[in-house]
Amino acid sequence: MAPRKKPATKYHHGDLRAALLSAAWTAVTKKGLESLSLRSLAETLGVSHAAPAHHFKDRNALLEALRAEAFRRFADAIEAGAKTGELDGMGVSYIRFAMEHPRQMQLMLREGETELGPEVMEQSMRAWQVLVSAVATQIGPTRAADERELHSMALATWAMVHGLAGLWTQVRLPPGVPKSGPDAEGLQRRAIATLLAGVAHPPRR
Amino acid sequence: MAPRKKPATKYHHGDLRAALLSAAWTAVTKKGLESLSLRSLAETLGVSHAAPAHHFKDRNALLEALRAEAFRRFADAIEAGAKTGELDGMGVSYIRFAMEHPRQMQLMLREGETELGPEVMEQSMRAWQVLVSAVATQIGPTRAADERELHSMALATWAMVHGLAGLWTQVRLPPGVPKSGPDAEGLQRRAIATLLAGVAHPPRR
DNA sequence: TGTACATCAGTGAACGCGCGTTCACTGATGTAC
DNA sequence: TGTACATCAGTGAACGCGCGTTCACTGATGTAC
Repeated sequence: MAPRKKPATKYHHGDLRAALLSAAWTAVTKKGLESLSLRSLAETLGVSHAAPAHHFKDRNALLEALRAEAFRRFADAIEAGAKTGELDGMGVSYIRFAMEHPRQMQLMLREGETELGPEVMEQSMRAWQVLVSAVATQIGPTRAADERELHSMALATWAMVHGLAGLWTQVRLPPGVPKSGPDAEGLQRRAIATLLAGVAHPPRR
Repeated sequence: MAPRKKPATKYHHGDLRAALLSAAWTAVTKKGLESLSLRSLAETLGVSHAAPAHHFKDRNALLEALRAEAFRRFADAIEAGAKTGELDGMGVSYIRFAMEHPRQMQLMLREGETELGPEVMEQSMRAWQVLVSAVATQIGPTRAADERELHSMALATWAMVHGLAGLWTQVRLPPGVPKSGPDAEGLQRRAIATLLAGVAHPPRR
């Protein structure tokens, strides 16, 4: 093996902190938030159950770090989706992320009993800015100049994609509705397009 | 006290089963699903911790009954909202229910590891039928005759109100967005109206 | 109306579970000399 | 290069916690006679 020269310290394990986060991500994907325990993570990594305490003050600290990671990946996905320049491309990215990582989405949405960490705040504001920009492009500079209008349309769009994601990841849909695949995505795109038609021809206030 | 003549048997406690469900509803409202335990419920009711076992096989059985109750109340609320004859009235009812009972909503949406109970199936189908009917009225009989079109628009509407409910109950909204009150409801109504404008003037497929 | 009996909701002790957390420790690693 | 030391990640035993679940029981209620 070539000599590793990792930036992080690597005494016994190598980089237990990162390994814990990575294992936690996988475990959440597989088993959900509820089943996630420090002890099971330690066991997975072949490390004593007390080891994680050296890297995370307590269970919540690990969860908060995991949440930040989820927000980071989410904001990245949104940003990448918006790169196409199309608002509905961003919407599709949003829904796709939620469908691929439903439990992480659940973690992100968990009501924080305490304040949100700065990392989480930053990433979610980033995603919001991307959304607002895309909506501004969609409605054109004249309407976008009205901030209330701009935010109103951004919220409507957000709600639509958020709702679609929620329906497909959490709700037992009625029989006949495709659960996944191109048919599902077609339905989702159609819903977004319907909203955007309304955005283009807004109802009189 | 007038002599009670309840239909249910009432040996020692009176009707522990109903009391458990009622206490569970309250506890979920206050503390959330996670903190709900049979032991704490028993304590609340001044009954031994083993008593609930006589009425619910296990914790999951109680949760399933509670879930059915939530779906029943939810479907009632949706139906009442649709009585006004307006689709957006139903939407407002949907969002209002979610905002008043966010934790129950969470319970309703919890992925069932097992099959859904018949009661839950029935109530959620009832709500879906109400939605489809309201959408049919909205788009008129000609378009409603196309079932794909009808269901597509119903899903879009559902996603919108579901998303709005999710945003306001689970998401830390950006600064400046009203959290509750008439301003919040105004924004929600506006989003629904925007979608309905799109429903009225659908994008070309 | 009264009595004997059956039913079964509720009791309280006990069990085992996985969990988070603490603690003094140990031993591999990095560093100063 | 070699040695002595400091650091600190990881150990393993122990603690207390609330939990669901079981069990033989007890005693209030409903019912048959």
